[in-house]
This record gives sequence, structure tokens and C-alpha cells, in this order.
Amino acid sequence: MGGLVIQETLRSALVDAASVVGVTPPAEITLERPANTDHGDWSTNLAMVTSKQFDGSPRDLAQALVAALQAASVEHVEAIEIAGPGFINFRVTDAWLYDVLIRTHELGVDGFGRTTAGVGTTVNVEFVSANPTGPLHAGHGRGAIYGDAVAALLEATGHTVVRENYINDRGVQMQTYAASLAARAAGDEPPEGGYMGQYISDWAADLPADTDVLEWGYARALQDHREVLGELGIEFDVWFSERSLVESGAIEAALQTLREREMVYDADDAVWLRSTDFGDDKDRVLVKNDGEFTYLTPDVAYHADKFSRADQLINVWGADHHGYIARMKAAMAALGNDPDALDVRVTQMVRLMRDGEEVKMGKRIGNIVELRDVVDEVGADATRFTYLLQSVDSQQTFDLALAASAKMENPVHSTQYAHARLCRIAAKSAEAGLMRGEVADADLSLLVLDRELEILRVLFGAESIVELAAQERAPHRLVNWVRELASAVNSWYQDDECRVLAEGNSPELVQARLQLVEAARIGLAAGLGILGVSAPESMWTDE
RNA sequence: GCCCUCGUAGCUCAGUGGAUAGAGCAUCGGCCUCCGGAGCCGUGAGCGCAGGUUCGAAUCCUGCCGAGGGCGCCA
Repeated sequence: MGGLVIQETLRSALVDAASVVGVTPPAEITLERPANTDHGDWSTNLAMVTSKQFDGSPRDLAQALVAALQAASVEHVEAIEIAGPGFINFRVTDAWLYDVLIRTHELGVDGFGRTTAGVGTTVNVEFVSANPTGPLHAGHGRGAIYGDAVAALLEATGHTVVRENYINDRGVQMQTYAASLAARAAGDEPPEGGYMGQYISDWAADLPADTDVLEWGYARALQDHREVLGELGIEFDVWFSERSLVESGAIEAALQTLREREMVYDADDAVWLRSTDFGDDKDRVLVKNDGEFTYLTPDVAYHADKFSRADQLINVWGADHHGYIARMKAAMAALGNDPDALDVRVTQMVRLMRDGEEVKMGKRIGNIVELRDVVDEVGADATRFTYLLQSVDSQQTFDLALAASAKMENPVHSTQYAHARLCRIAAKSAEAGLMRGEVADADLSLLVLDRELEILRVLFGAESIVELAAQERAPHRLVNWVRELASAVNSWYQDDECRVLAEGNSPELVQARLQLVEAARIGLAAGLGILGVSAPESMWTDE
């Protein structure tokens, strides 16, 4: 509905015009809203992309198309212009923006911005997957929140999503961890290559006398992970234990399958995967000459298991694991799975700033910034929003002081504040006896100011942004959209002309503006909701 | 040496092959007895370098320069 009607009207008119002129349009005619409003409300590059079929320049073709369009006299269109190298620009009546408002009300917070594009597809999103040998640190936070937001975006576009956390609960790092705990409990230094963090000493102090140190430490670390993730609103559907792969025989089964498919060979007393056959730099060892598996082997079995449960896999890995992408995809191909259905996303490092100083992280040198400390300092909302501000392809600078501040230059604050302002207006109106009525009863044509219409224009873009953000696994795109809406609201709010409760406003105007207030509020609350950030009704923190 | 990511305004960052490359902060200049000034409006300034593909490149390709990360029968 709404704007979509306009788009379909224009597309259909363009198809007709192309037919009159004698060119074949592409399957999907590009129709976009120009960044510069001087270029009209809608624009198409049709003349440029089809000019090769035409005897003349793109502009000449545009002329011919416009002549055909004007002869057909398209509904809602006020003006058609040709600009630049051959763009055809449409100016349409503002009525489509009122449809955007109505549609926003109909969809509400739980439906606005959501689509059904992914219905019928199951996606497994694996993220965090941190070793249970210590607390989560600030670097884990980025992957944790990114993975959760990607999962939410996929849900918002109709996919069935499984959030999964893989636990490396066997192997030598667990032994090292237990030895480090035991050493600290006995008052000694951890062994060579052991874990040096302060948390080892802290946790060792709680270590009961007569207990299995490894199992106790495992439970302690896992509890830490669960707690801090819970504070951030991250809930996993599956916590997948590496040990369970041993117990179920899944690792041996995967090796057997690879052997049957002749994808492995024996050499130098080891078992090798023919990963070079599938684009890897070199073949990889799966079983070492001492009979133990390498790190890769259980992981291969694990991914094979995930493939049996989902149509698409998404992995969120830290930058230090990018070198494993090629071998894992090769292993999946060797097992007969589609390597393109495994989408590995790598998050670049986070530089954490505090008081203008960079805080260094490093698990084995003892000076880690725990994710818990970040959450305690800036709160769950600011932690999520700030991590999501930037593309994970770039290194990030996370300013703790800014994220915790109640200033407009703090994006999470200005965004939430915009929502609170709208709520205050609605509450204030109600106190004055001016309740918002049914949207159907309001005269929306009273909304004519540019700042009012700008809010509706931004609201219109929500669905395509959510779709794009989900497709690109790029939550920061939705963050940018929410910030854009908040910015439009904050500018509108400050403009005296736009006031809802100004003296002299007619009851009809108040009603129309209250409808706008609610639409903008729905947009902010829906966007923040998908991102897992709360939409507060008030920003007051002191009571 | 090879692989991955990045390089856009003084700073932090946006930018699905499209038109005059955008925000925020900082600078400078205005506004403000107001639905919450924890504010608003305006201003100047930029695509690392060199080729290529294209009607059109910040975007795609190649090379170079620079930053970070990775290159074990470790995990």
C-alpha cells in the first residue's frame, strides 16, 4: 500500500512508455528517491540503462519516454522532468505520504518495517562461541551484539532463526585453564603458557577444596558468559558442546564420510583433508600423528551437524580467525554441502577508549576489559547501540565516556530522547484533554510543513532498509536509519511552526499532528526494537 | 613473502555503479521568556596515489603506498 502504490503506478507507466518507444525495460525498473529533493520525489535511470537499444543519446531516449508518459497522463504525477545524463524525475502529490502514516499506524511497533521475504528459510546464526576459560571481554562484545542483531534482522524479514553458541569444552586449552586455576589456588604462578589474567586469581579464591578443577572452572566461565549475555538481552536457542560431538560419534562419522568420498588421505602418520581441491592454500591435517584431532576436525563435524538442521549458516568470527574460512568452506564442500550456504562474517577489532586513553586487551597478559565492565559503565542499551554504530568490516573506536553520556552527540541518547519527546507530547496532550483519536478520522492533509513531511519520507524507507540490512548482514544500516528518523524528529520538535500544542492550533490540526507523533514514535520504537535497544518514555534518570 | 579488512571533512564515521559525496563533534556566525535548552539554525573544509572497465566509479578490476589482523600436525 501507501508508497508502494505510487511505485507500482510509476513502474507500470514506464513499462507502457518503453513499449511505445520500442525499448525493452529490465525485469525490475529501478525507481528511487533522489537524495536531492530538487530532483523530484521519484527518479528512474531507465533511459540510461536501455539507451543501447535506442538510436540516440540517453537524453534523447528520455525525451521520447517522457513524451509517451505525458500522453498517457499518469495518476498522482504532477510533473516529469529530464535531468543530468538522462534521469527521468517525477514529482508527485504529497498524498502518498499520508498513506505512509496510515500504514505505519496499521502495522504498529511489532509490524512496522518487517517483511516476509525470508519466510520458509531457516538460518542458523552462530556467534560468541568463546572458550569457557575466562570471562567475555570487550572484543567478544562486538561479535555477540552483531550476531544477535543479524539474527533479529533475519527474523524481521521472515526467516526462521536459530541463535547458537558453540562451546569448545574439550582440548588442551581446558587443561591449561584448569592448571592455571589450580596453581593460583595453591598460591603459585600459572604454568608456562598458562592463563595470566587477574580473573584466574579471583576465581581460584572461590575454588572448593575437593573438586574437579576443570569441571568447576568450566561451569564458572559458562555462568559468567550466560549472565553478561543475559544482561545484554542475548538468549541462545542452542548451546552446542564440543564434547557432545565426541560422545555422539559425530566426529568419527564425519571422518568416515570424508574417507568414503575420498576427500582425505594418509601421509606422515597423519590424516589430511584434500582442502586444496576446494580452493584452500594447502591441505589440512585432521588427525595428528599422535592420534589426536586438530582444532579443525570437531569443527567440521559441528558444521556438518548445523547443515543438517538449517538452510543457511552464518558464522560470526573474530578477525584473528579469518584464515580458517577457506578451510572450513573446503571441508563443507568435501562433505557435499554448498559452501556458499556458509556465510562467515568477520568482525574487526575494537579499540576501547577511556578518558582519552586506549585500553589494551589481551587474554594472556592479564589486562582484559571485561564485557561486564562495559555494560556496568554505560548500560545495556548504550553497549548494544554503540557496538552497532559501525560496519564490522572496520576497526571500531568505542568511547566509553561518550556512550555513557546524556548529551545529544551521544547517538543512543539523541535517538532514545527523540522517542521520549514524542511520548511526552502525547502525555502532555492527554493531560490537556486532547486525546489522539482514530487515524481514519484525522484530516492528514493539514500536515503540509516540510519537517512534518520529512518524517514521513524517512518512515517510508524502513522496509527497504531492513531488507538491505538483513541481506548484507549489516545492522549498522538500520542504526543509521533510526538515527536519521531521530534527527528528523528532533529538528521537527524544535521548530515552533511544528508545535502540537501551540496556542491557536485548531483541534483538527492538533489531531493531525498527534497522528504524526504516533507514527514517528512507532518508527523509532520498531527500529530500536529490532536492534534490541529499549525505547524509553522518559529520559529522566534521577527521581 | 602470501591472505583478509580498512584508508572519505580537523576528529569519529555514513554512502545498494548514478545527478552538486552526507551526518555528528570540533571551528566560526546566529537563535533561544518554547510540547523537557540534555536544544535549534546556518557556515567553511574531503574520496591515499596511478591506471583500467563503464554513458557514468568513493563504490567494480589491477598495481603501488599506508594502518590493523592472520599465515602451526596450537586453540
